[in-house]
Amino acid sequence: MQKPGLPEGTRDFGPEQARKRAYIFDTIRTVFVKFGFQPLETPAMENLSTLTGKYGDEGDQLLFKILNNGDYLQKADPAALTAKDSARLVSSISKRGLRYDLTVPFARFVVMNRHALTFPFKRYQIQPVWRADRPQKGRYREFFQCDADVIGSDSLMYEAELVQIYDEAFAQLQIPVTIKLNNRKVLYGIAEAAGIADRFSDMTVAIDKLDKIGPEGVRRELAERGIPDAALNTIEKVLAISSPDELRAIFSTSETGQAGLAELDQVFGFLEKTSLKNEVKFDVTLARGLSYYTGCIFEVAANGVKMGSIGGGGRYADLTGVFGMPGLSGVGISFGADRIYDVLDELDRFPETLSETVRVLFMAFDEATHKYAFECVTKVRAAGIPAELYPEPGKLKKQFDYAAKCNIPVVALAGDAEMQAGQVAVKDQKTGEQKNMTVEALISQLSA
RNA sequence: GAGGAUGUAGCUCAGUUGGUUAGAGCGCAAGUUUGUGGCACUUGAGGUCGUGGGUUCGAUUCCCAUCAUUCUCCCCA
Repeated sequence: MQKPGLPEGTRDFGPEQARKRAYIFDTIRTVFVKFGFQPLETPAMENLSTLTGKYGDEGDQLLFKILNNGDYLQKADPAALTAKDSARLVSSISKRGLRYDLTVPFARFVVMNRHALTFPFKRYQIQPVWRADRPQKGRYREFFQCDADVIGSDSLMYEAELVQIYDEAFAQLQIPVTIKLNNRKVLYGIAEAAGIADRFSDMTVAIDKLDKIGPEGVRRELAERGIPDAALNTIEKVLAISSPDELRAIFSTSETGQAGLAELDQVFGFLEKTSLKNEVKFDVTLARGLSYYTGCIFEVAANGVKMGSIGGGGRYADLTGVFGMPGLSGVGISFGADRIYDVLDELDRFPETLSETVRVLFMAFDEATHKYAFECVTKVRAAGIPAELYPEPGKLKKQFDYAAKCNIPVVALAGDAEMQAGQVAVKDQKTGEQKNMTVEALISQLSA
């Protein structure tokens, strides 16, 4: 006999957890639908060639690869095999991988179905993704993302819409959040102003950590990456600012930077006259890792909870280009459902009503009343009310125990006397009140 | 990829300065005379103390290795 176990970073979800997760998905889905997004589902696995090269080198390493079926070593690259060169061997022994996010599969879908789609195309997608990362708090190897993307429009109205979606969804989930907004062009402008446009990605990685390591930490990190002192001073000045306006002077020589500011202005312009329940804040240190972002970028942090971001997204000017369909701009956001779950758990914000599903439990005393109770429970179910009948008549203690443990609020006893009268004894488990009534009366009481 | 922590009953954990029958709480099963639960009481089942090796008269305890889980860094949802 072997001990069963789960792969690192994966979890089972028991009934209660699954219900809570469904609550999260339903809440987010409802908001997506309200904003006109349409559902999409794609396979768990994609061709490896679709996935590689889209997330940077780090991302490629975190892809789960699927071993080819059959005698794959026969077809393996002999040179790579003898040299034990894993990186090179992969392409000859694995042609499929598990999806790493939902955006790239979406881009693939758009390219393959361009003839059938009407642009701008708005889709939402709620599915698991897999990353071969080391698990830790709030980080899993299998987790769900809830994505909403618009593709085929440059309009910054969509950036504003996506902010509204974040705002509304988190308001409904009762998680106070800060929605952080920045623009890759602004970041590029900073690099230009500092004279290190060629070191753009080093710069963003470093300043992204401002929260964690402070200005001096950023400076040290930049210096370690070989950024010259003059540039460090410019960057330090930039990190101290709090509104986009303060960047204007710095961007006098950077067209890209100015364009980024103009985009941010527009997005905030759209939101100006609308009311939001959460704070939307420009954050110059927001960088985001995924290399395909080109314009506005978003990130959501739960206020007062120590947890990585629970949502993120941005605009990618040309995501479909690599699949042979250039010039199609898209913008999207993602909700990290598993982290949202952890936050809701920590804040104790799950609605209580989620645990009651079965509304009434029928109990019987012997075979005859058990049969009668079976008829009764059938009627209640026919009325659309979740109901159960205990499988064995007799021992009331056991049956009441079951009702209590399953959190069933009402029990209906079918005894001989009740059966003769065409009734059941209905007991409210919370108040202890009990009275006899017909099944029809029970149904109307439960429907009320 | 780097570093730390932890593996004892189904679950959460005690414990043994190395000594013969390894404990608790919760949970589970049965019962406290068989038409009324959540409480209480009684009784019971359940552990090769993660795995392999070493030291020792003797290891669950000390040492090494290994596996698993978890946390931090990198990066990310």
